[in-house]
Amino acid sequence: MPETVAYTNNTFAIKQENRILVAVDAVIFSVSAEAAQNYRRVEDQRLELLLIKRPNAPYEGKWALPGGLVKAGETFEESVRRMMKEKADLGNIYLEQLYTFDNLYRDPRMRVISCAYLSLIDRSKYLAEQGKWFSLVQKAGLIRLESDDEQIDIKIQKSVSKNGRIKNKTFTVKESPLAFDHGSIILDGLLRLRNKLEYTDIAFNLTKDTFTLGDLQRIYETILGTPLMAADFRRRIHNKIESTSQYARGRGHRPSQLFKYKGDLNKVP
Amino acid sequence: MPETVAYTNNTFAIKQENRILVAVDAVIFSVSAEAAQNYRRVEDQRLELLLIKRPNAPYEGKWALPGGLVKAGETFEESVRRMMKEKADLGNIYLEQLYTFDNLYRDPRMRVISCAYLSLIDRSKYLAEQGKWFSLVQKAGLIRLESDDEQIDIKIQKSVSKNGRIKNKTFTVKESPLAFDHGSIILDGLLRLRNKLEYTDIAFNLTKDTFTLGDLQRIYETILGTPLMAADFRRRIHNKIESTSQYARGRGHRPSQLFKYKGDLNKVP
DNA sequence: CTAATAGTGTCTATTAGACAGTATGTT
DNA sequence: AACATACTGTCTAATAGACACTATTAG
Repeated sequence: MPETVAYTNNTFAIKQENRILVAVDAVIFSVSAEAAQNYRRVEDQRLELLLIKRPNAPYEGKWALPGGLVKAGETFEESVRRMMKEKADLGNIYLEQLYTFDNLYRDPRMRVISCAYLSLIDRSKYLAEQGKWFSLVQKAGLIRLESDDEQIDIKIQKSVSKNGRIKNKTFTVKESPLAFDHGSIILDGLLRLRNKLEYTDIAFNLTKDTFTLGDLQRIYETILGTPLMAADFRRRIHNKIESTSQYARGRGHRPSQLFKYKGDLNKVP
Repeated sequence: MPETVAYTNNTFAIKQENRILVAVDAVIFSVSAEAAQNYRRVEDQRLELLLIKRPNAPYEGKWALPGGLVKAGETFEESVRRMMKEKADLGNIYLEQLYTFDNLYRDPRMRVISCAYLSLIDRSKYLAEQGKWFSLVQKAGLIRLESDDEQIDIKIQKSVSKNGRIKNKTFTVKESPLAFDHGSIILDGLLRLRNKLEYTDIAFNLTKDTFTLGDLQRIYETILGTPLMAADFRRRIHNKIESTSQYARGRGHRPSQLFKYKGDLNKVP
């Protein structure tokens, strides 16, 4: 432990061997609604991720997660919120610590560790001024990020690692055109999101205030990357929602009732 | 991002506002076997946690988790292994990143963040020279750490917090006689261990190479803090183990067959 | 009417919990 | 014999998956 002075004092005496910079990076997911092909069909939905283009070295011109150095006087969460500074009701945003990335050479300049955060937002409430939204699709062996004019492929490898006596199937990034180790961070964020979808109410951070069960199911399908059966899906989520008296109409099929999230404290996991 | 020089260069130019120290702390659990009360009865088992007494300020004389500052040239795992330097076959130890604690004033001297790790070991293979093992019991509203001559109570509060739109039941530390925020780190470690017990093979890091199903069940019961039914328990773990031809005998009841962990890659989660 | 989605009912296979009952060692 | 644990079988309730069926709209 350091032999240094009180926190408020400005004279530091950090040994050179302990000099490490601390950064945060944010994996910000959202769900988009693309235009429907005809009046009957419902919109295609995509899982989207916010990236920014690095303005300077290293990795100048490469796409990266929003992030930056943490200041000594701010917590990680405060730091992440500062990075996401565009206008939005950020006070009520979903934010969760993912993992701290500590590879020695993840930054070519010096030792920088990064604490990654996962954030979920309703894209329509959030204006990404500097950044760009990429839609994310997982295919065999890769995560593909697509915008209207660009396509980024993060190559993934399935492998088995051993921790102590137990073995785990893990996904590792084999090749990533993104800055730093941000390919790995994105992979981690995606897996966490997908996993938490199964046992938490996390998905409701991606919906509007009221939504149809079809909307909600499509969000689940988008993130899991697999179709679900409506009857089972409804059974599984029926105790997390409550109906409103409103209906979504105007499409060429039976109108769907609008629901809202029921934050029932007695049923919190 | 920093405007500094190459990693190998010794001249740093870290802005004062970004000066943060990075530490690691390890929550090291083990399961003990206490002497049985009579020749028939099986040993009592306890969940144990390794603590060290702080030799100097701050928190001099208080119990703390093993840990310390990370060096710029080592990863977190390397750093944790260095802290756990006592003789043991540490090469094969279970080690998992828990969470990075970033409260501004967690160290009274200056801004120090700590990345906490969870470790599980077979206590009989590990000699804790400086440290002391405390048995851990969770009671209503507290975690109690006990040694032969000391008792440490970490007071816990159940509360509901909100993250984005979803609510979570969380446990928070209300009062802790341990150094720094180590009470919170221990709570986090315990909850993670308990949780992972349900869906991973993590428990096998606490057993000997061969074990009876009674031994294994008692480890689960010890960590979960609740009795389990033998028939159900056996059903649940039967595909994770394989039998040996040996039997444990010498106690006043039917001998139990010895099993070993079957790291079946096809059934890894 | 038709295409498309909304919403319900139910059969089946699997699993979790509870518990009764049998087996076999040491003293 | 008696005690303590090892081990097995089975009934039951809850759950997950599959699928068939009905309902309702815009055009």
